[in-house]
Amino acid sequence: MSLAHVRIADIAQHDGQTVTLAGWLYNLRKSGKICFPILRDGSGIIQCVAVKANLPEETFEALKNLTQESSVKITGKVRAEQRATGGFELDVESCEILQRVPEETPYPITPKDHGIDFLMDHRHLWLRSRRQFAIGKVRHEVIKATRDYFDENGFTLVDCPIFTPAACEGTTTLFEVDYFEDEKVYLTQSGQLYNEANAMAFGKVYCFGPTFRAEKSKTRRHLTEFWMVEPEMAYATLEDVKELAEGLVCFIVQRVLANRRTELAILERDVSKLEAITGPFPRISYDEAVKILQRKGSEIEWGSDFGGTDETLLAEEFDRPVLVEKYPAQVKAFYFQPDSERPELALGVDMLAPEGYGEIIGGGQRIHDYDLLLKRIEEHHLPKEAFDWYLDLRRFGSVPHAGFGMGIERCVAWMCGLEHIRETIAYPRMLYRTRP
RNA sequence: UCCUCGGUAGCUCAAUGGUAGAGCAUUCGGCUGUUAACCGAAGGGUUGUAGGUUCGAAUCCUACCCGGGGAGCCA
Repeated sequence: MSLAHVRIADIAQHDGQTVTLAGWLYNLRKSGKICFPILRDGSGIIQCVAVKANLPEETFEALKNLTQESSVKITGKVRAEQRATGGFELDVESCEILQRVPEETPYPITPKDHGIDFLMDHRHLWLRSRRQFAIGKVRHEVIKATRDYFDENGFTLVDCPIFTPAACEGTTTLFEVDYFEDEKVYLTQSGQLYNEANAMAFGKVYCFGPTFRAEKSKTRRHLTEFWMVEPEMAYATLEDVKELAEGLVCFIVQRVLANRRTELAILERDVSKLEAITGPFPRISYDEAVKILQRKGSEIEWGSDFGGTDETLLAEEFDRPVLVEKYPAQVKAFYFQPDSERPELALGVDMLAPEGYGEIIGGGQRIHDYDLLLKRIEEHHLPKEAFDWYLDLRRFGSVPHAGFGMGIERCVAWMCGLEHIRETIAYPRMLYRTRP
């Protein structure tokens, strides 16, 4: 693709040349007979220099009176400049204003402080700011790395439906869709059941898409709509899942460190924390986790699941993600394969990110025996008819299989070192926020 | 859903029962190296909504609405 204009990100290749940049006015500083329009173009930010003596009167006046976020094409000469943050400046020769933001309705997001409510109301504009831009780039890198990792390791992308007739876990956390005749349909909360079918067809598969949870969760690590990548492998066990999860996370961290240093710097991320993320990750059992938590003062009892505080307490024991495995079957979903030595345990594993970012991965080995799966469906009072096709997978060449799900937003929040998950997605959907 | 804090100028905040104010933004003026530029001036208010207490309410009380933080919930 070639464009008539140069991207700011590529400006170093054009030192000394006259180029045209197409972007938006990020900020403007002026001082009588010289002014400094700061231009943003979606690839980077550069300071332009307009000197009154070197320009036609109307060009200088137009630039000097430009308003924030007006769209403008600026032509000028690229010059290496020690004083500039990006290392280059543009000496303005001419400009073309596409749309000038009127003074009466100025751009609402000024370079000064704003509260979160105001910023969220203006999310469609907030995305233009430097920090949100950096987060968006890291998110893109995380997703690209995730896809590359699976693609390069023999996985096939087979996406799963978003409208689903049956619940994985009961219906209380599902969004009901009132449209289809004859049956109730819900927005998916996981592609896993379909993934299992796909794995029997393709061997190793993954799906990647939005998932929906109707949980009344109001915390810094929950979204109502979030994106999840879910691999599933035939002829695989809990051990394979742990290995795959560790490999994926290391790969993502390396990619982000390799390609997004600039963005991490904008976010003031302590990169040494990410540089420490190398395999092997510590692996502990649920039993050991409970002992650690009790020693640290948690009131957790064996048999219950970890709360957010427990996850943080546990994670702070380690400087890299920790894998916690073999949970009591009672806290896990119906489809987990039981441990052969201790059937009260489920062959599930969670990966807890360091620095309090919580569970980023959850998965495990699935039940492959028909009779056991049917028993579990009945024990959980799930409608057997809805799982007929799922049970088919245990009738026709059933094999041990395993997989996991990774929440993209939690992973991005961790990479970026964010306080709140709401900044990791362009338009977050939360309990009390659905606009813009 | 519960606990907790908050809602005052476009934005971020101050005013602790007695004349509603500052910084930024906007407008006008000044400045040839600014880095959230700076200096001077101007305009800008039904203090979330409704009711109550009081001589007098942004301030105290009640209800509701909206939001922040936390909890619970949560492959």
